[in-house]
Formats: sequence, C-alpha cells, structure tokens
Amino acid sequence: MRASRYNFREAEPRWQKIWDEKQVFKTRTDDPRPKYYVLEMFPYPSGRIHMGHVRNYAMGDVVARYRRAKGYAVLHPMGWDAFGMPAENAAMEKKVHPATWTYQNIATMKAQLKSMGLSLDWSREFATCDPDYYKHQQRMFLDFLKAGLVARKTSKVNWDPVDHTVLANEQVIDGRGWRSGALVEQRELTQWFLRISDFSEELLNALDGLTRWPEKVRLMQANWIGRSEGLTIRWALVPESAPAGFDTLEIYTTRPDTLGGASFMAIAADHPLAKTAGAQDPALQAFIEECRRMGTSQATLETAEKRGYDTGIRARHPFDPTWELPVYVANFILMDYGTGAIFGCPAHDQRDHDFATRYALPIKPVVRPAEMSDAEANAAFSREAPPYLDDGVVFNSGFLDGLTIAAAKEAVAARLEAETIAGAPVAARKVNFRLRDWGISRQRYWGCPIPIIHCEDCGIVPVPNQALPVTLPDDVDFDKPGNPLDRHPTWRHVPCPQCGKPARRETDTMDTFVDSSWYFARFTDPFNADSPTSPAAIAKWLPVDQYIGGIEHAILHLLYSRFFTRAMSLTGHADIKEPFEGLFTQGMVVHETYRNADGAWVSPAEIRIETGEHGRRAVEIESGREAIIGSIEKMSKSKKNVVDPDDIIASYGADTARWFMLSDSPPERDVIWSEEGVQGAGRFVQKIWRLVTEAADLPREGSTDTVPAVTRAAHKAVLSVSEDLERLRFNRCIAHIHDLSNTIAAALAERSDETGPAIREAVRVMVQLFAPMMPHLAEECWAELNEDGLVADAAWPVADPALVREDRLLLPVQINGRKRGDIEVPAEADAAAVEAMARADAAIGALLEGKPIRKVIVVPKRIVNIVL
RNA sequence: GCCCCUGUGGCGGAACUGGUAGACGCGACCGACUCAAAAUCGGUUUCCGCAAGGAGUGCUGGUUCGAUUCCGGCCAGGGGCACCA
Repeated sequence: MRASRYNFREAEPRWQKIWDEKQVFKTRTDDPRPKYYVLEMFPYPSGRIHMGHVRNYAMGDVVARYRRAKGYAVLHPMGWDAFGMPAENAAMEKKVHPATWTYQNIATMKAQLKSMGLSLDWSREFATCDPDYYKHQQRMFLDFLKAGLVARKTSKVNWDPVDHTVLANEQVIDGRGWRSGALVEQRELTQWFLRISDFSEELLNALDGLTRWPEKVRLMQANWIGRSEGLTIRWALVPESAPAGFDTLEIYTTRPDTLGGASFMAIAADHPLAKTAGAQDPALQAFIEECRRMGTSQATLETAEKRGYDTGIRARHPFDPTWELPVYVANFILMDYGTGAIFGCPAHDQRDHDFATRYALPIKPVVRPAEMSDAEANAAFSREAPPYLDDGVVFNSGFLDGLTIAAAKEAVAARLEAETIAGAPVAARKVNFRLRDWGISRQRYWGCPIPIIHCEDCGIVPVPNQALPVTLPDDVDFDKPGNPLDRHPTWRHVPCPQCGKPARRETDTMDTFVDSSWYFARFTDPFNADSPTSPAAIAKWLPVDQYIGGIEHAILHLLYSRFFTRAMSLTGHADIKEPFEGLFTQGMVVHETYRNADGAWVSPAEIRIETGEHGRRAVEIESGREAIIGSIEKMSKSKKNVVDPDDIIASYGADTARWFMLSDSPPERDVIWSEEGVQGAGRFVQKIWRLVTEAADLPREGSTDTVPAVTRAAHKAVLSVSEDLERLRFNRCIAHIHDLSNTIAAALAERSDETGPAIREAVRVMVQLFAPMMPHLAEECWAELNEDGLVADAAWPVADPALVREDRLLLPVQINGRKRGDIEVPAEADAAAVEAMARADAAIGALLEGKPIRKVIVVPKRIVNIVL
C-alpha cells in the first residue's frame, strides 16, 4: 500500500506547470482536424473571481477537454471585458487611475483562473481596454458609419442636476442620484446610435435557425424585438380645442377591433402636441415636468401609478364625428414606441382600465366570450370587473358586431384605409417593432473613444485611419463628477482633418456592450495588428460552437452580438450571420445568509454550522452566539454570503471545487454552495485515489471466459457520460461516475486473479471519464496507473455496443395504473409473450383472480398495464 | 406593470419522446474497526401504519389505461426591462 492520501497542494501546481510547458492547450489555426470553438462569457475584472466565475469556467473547461479528447481542434480562449463604470468609481473613491486599477485586477484574477487548471490558450488573451483591441473597434465604427449603420439622434438620459452628470439607471435610486441625492431629471442629448432596428425582422426570423439555443432565450429575444401588426389611425381634432397647426392626432394600435370601446386618447409627455399645449397651460407644463423627473427606466415608468392630465383637446372618433374623446397627457405612454399616442379602451386593456378608473372615464365592453350572448355579456359587465383580454366576438360596435377579433381588425382596416382625412387615408396598416436603435454614447472616461471630430465648417468628420487609435489621455482627474474627457485641458482640441481649422473631439465613449459584441471574433486571430479579424481565421473558427454564460445576458449582450456580427459581415470583417451556434445559460451560485444577534450580516467564514437533534443551527465563531440562518440568495457582498474561490481552492483544491460546482444542481439552475457538499466532493477525490492506488497493483493481462460485471458497468458509463457531456448535463455525468466508482469498489473488494485486469481497465476508463472535470487528479491517477503520456492528450474511450446490451429486462406490471409486481422477460419478447408472462406471474395472477380484464396495455421494454 | 423561467424526501437533485417517482450525492441514525477519536467500511432513511395497506412531485381542476411530464386557473420564488456587466 502506497501513500494513502492524494496531496492536491503538491499535485495541482505540478500538473499546471507540465500542461504549460508542453503547450498542451495552445491552438493552431492550421490544425487540420475538425474545429470546436468553446467560449465562456469573459469576465469583468472587478477585483477577484467569484464562485459564479468558477462555475462558468468549470463548465466551459469540461466541454473543451471533452472535445479535445474526442479529436477536435479546440479553440478555448480567455480575455477581459475591461471597460466600465466600476473602474471610474474606484478612481473616485480610492484615487487610483482606472487603468491601474483594471490591470491590477486582471493580474489578480488571471492568477486565480490559472489555479483552477483551465485548459485555456492564454496566448490569445487580451483586454478590451488595450488600445490594440479598441483601435480595431474604432475602425469598425467608422466602417459602419460609411455603410450607413450609424445614426445620430437625440435620446433621453438621467441627468443629475447637482453633480452635472449623466447617471446610469443603477445610479438612480428612488428617483434620486446615488451620490448627490438630487431629484433626477430627464435630459435630451444628441448621441450616436447603431441602427439595429433596421435588422428587426432579420434578427427575429433568424431566431428559428438557432436550434441549439435555449427556447426561453429565443422567446425572450422575440418578445424584446416585439413585432406587432397594427394600424396607424389619424383622428381629427376638434379645431377650437386644439392648438394651431394640430388638425389630426396619429395613434398606433394593435387592437383596432376595440375602437368601439374607445374612451380617451393618451399622448406621451414629450409628444409635440403635449409640448405645444403645455406652452399655453402652466398646469399642464407642470405635469409634463413631473413626468420628466421620473427617470428613464422602463420598470420605473410602468410601475409608477398611472397618471394623466386632461389637455382639454378633443378628438373625433373615426366611426362617428359627433363622438368626442378627451386627449390626456399620460405618464405611461412612451414617445419611442409607435407614434407616442394611443386610444384607450379600458374594457380590454389593463393599463387603460387603471387609467379610466382613476379618472372616471367611460368603460364600455366591446368583446365578449364567444359562448355568451350580447345580452348576457352586457348584464355580466361591471366597471369593477377586470378587463377582458381573451379571444371572442365583437359587440356594442355597430358594423363590427358579430365578427371575431381577427375579422373585426380586418374590417376596420379596410374601412379606414378607404376613407380620407386632410387629404390622406385615415388609417394605414403598419408592422411595428418594439426594438429601438442602440444608443452607444456614454458620457464617461473609461470606455472606447468614439473616433469622430466635430468641425464647425465640415460638420462630423471621421478620424482618419492612420490617426487611429484615438487613445484615452492618462492625465485625468476624478475629483469632480462628470466626464473627465470634457474637462481635459488639451485632449479634445484637435485640428479638423479636412480643413485644418481648430475643431474638437467627440468626448463620448462607447457603451461597453460594443466591446463585448465582437470579442469572440477577435479571439480567432488576436495577433493581427492590421485588421480586426483575419478572413482565414474567421472561416476556420466561427461560429462559436458552444457559448456559455449567465442568463442575465439573454437579451442585450446576445442580441447586440447577433447584430454586430451582421454589421461586420456587411463591412467585410466577417462572413457569417450568427455568432453563437450553441448557447448554454448557466444558473447562479447562491448561498445561505446569516445574521448575528444584532441583525448584522455575517459571512459564512465567520459561522460554524452545528447539526443536532434540533436540526441545523449556526453559531458565530467569535462570539459563540447563535446566528440566524436566513434565506438562500445570490452571493453578494452586501449580504456577505460570499465564499472566496481562493479559500476553497486552498483548503480543498481546484478539482474538488470544480467537481462540487458541477455535481449537484443541473447547470442551468442555481446551485447552492454548501460546506457539506464540498466536503463530500473532497471525500470522493480521496476515494478515487484509494481505488486507483489499489488497482495500480493489478495485472494488466489475463483471460476470462465471461465478461465481468465491472466491464459492463464501465462500458455503460462511457455511453451515458458521453451522452450527458454532449448535452452539458454535468450533474448526471457525475452521478454515473459515482455509480461506476461504487461498482469498482465492490469489484475490488471481491477481486480474483480472473477479474483483476478487468477492474484495472474499468479504473482506467473511469479516470478518463472524470478527467474533464477533475483534470489534475486524473493526470495523477493516469501516471499512477503507468499509462502513456498525459490523460489530457488521450483519446476518449469508446463503448462496445455488445457489452452495453441487456438480454433480459425487469418489467413493471401495473393493475389499473398502480404497480403490483415485476416480471423478468427476454429483451426481445413481443407484446403477446410479455402479456402471457404477466398473466402467468404468481403475484399478479392472484390479484386478477376471477376478475374480468377489460384491456391490457403492453409498451415494449417499458411496462405492462392491466385494466380491470 | 410587462416578458421569461422555476417549484419533487430533512437537503441538492434523478426520472429518455406520457410508462416502476425518489437514481446519485449530502445529512441523519444504527453497526464494524479503534483504548478513543478521525478516516474508512456495512446497513437504514418519502410520509402515515406493528402489519396488510394507503397517501404522495407548490395548490386546484381537466385529458389519459397511465401525468413530475400535456392543458386551464391560482400561489410562491427568481431573471430581464435598453446607461450594472
């Protein structure tokens, strides 16, 4: 018997060094084997890696190592999403330059990732804040500009009137700036946009082709793009009620069938009609100002109480010019969507209903369930009843009565298209999208500069190619809020590239989503200094075969990347449409929360868990007082329920941490980090080591007449582990490996001269099966078993179908759907034979005694159900 | 508010396309080894019941020979909502 415990502290760094020296994970573009590109969403260098990273990168690494073993040329790179607000916050709070802070964090986190033993090609590493990266981004921006993919228009931002700075949504707390506490205002700024909305239809339709994406992500994106078919309708305004120049009001609706139930009109606070009317009505102006103080986030707008102001303007109903409706300015109408104006039908829309209730406006039902009569529907109606939103039949609506919703929509469209008002058709059919253009301007320092120069004479002038990159100045101060680029004494002053006159640089930088919209393409050839991408590398590696990241990126990052890839194709930087062929969204890492007797949050490291007859209790180690075990939540600094990967790797090793991360929960779901769970994983590592050291003494060669059970178990495990790895069901892989290890342990306990070689072989297979998850332990075991080379270079085992097949099956027998017994049948028995065997079974026969059998259902290889 | 997801023993979860609910692990309990402990090994562990048996996959109703799986309603928890990344 050898040294009985596996020493990960010594082994893990040793194997990492060997992989490194032999450049095992370095990828060559001229590798002739079929390619496989596996990518995990690159991290923001926030300071230290967290358990979410460990989970994400452990998963990606399993896929990468598995594909390598299956004979693919694998590309598995890593980099840093390095621009962003936290660096500027750190600069303000800690007086450290954003670049210094960022690169220090990268160094720390890179060391942490290395200690995990990931099979990454580090030679391709870059950070998006490297000028060598963002210079290509600036060039592509200019190419997009030339190709008509960029627009300049106004949009609203959160403005802090005290700090004189633009705030991100997360910096607005309860309508106030997070530092100044001042009430936030909406402000209009002229900004740069990428014209993603030109691709709405294309991005929506192409979702159908993304068959290896989670259905829910495709659904979320489809809803986000939000295609709707509707009608724009122009309503005549009662002339004496409306300001001069406003004869009509154009609205957009997807429910023209409910026109008969119209109760009011509502327009956005920044609708031209509202602005004009507000100029003449101080109370209205005050209401508009109030709407403007609500912040710009959708959630804020829609959860706010529905409020409005009656402008006194009246609109004439398109069906009946004597029917006049009030025009309100309402806080829940968005100028960005449709025409910024709607008609309200409270009986069939929740928001309209809320609004009508608050302002005592008419509510008239015009759609009823098909099975009701008009009279019944009218009798059943009340103002207090919730709006009816389902399909049905139109009533109370004159010429539309009796039509289905679809037919009524068509009838309204046909009628109003044919009528005219002020020399144009009253209505027009319109396909509308919710998706808006992508505003990329940020009034911040730590981002990629937008390579534009504003000249009074020449207007907007692109920075010439040879002058790229436009780099950020180093000498900036963060003593004051706002964009340091604006305040910089010299940086913004440049001669116009066209006329040479003094001009000024664009001081906005790009949204960091731009940085992450093409990094996967850059990884295919990060060595190209002249262009963003190289055609050969793009052709070889893209699309990404398996992309893995958090579900929180389901919409924005992924949609922007899909758009950006198309834009790159149009400008000759890529030759594909979809960047990510396979997508997997993993769940979060969550942990129990603890509070001490004073109600303060306490971290798990300061807690000892005791289990006794009263269940689990937590004790604060320092004070010895009992702590309260709170709910399980996403790990966050504020609730102190964080576990530091460094601590875990130091006390248990990288393999144990990786194994536990993958073991319990399905990867798409949240995983609860628990001390007991990690300890269990640690015990398993030692168990494997014991099995391997014992098996290493067994002979390799031998002969037997029969196939030992352990051999069958190993082959079955190869089959099931491979299948589950293909589908990223890591928790099931681990269960299968546990099973195999149990079978091997039993076989070892009863080993004979005959079974020795079979056990040794099964152990070798088991080592290969867990190698993608616990690579260091696997190498150590591989060497202990005296196998050739590295397990990282070994080919994946292949299952022998003959050894996996079962010739007899245990079949459950039900009576009336309840299991009453089992019968053992030959695997190939036909239905009649199985039925006969079920009836012949003693236990079943007794229960059937004297009762008539109505029906017998035999599902081959599954079940027998006898119905009495 | 809108969109999307999730809900199974004491706990994490398994159950392929509607076919034995609880694989595998954690915890707990009992036993072996030990002077003792740790480690390790063996056994038990959904609930009620001595048993026969019955109940059971958030709640509720439906479809089916058969529902964790499909459909309707409800409840609870989570993700996203365009300047957090």
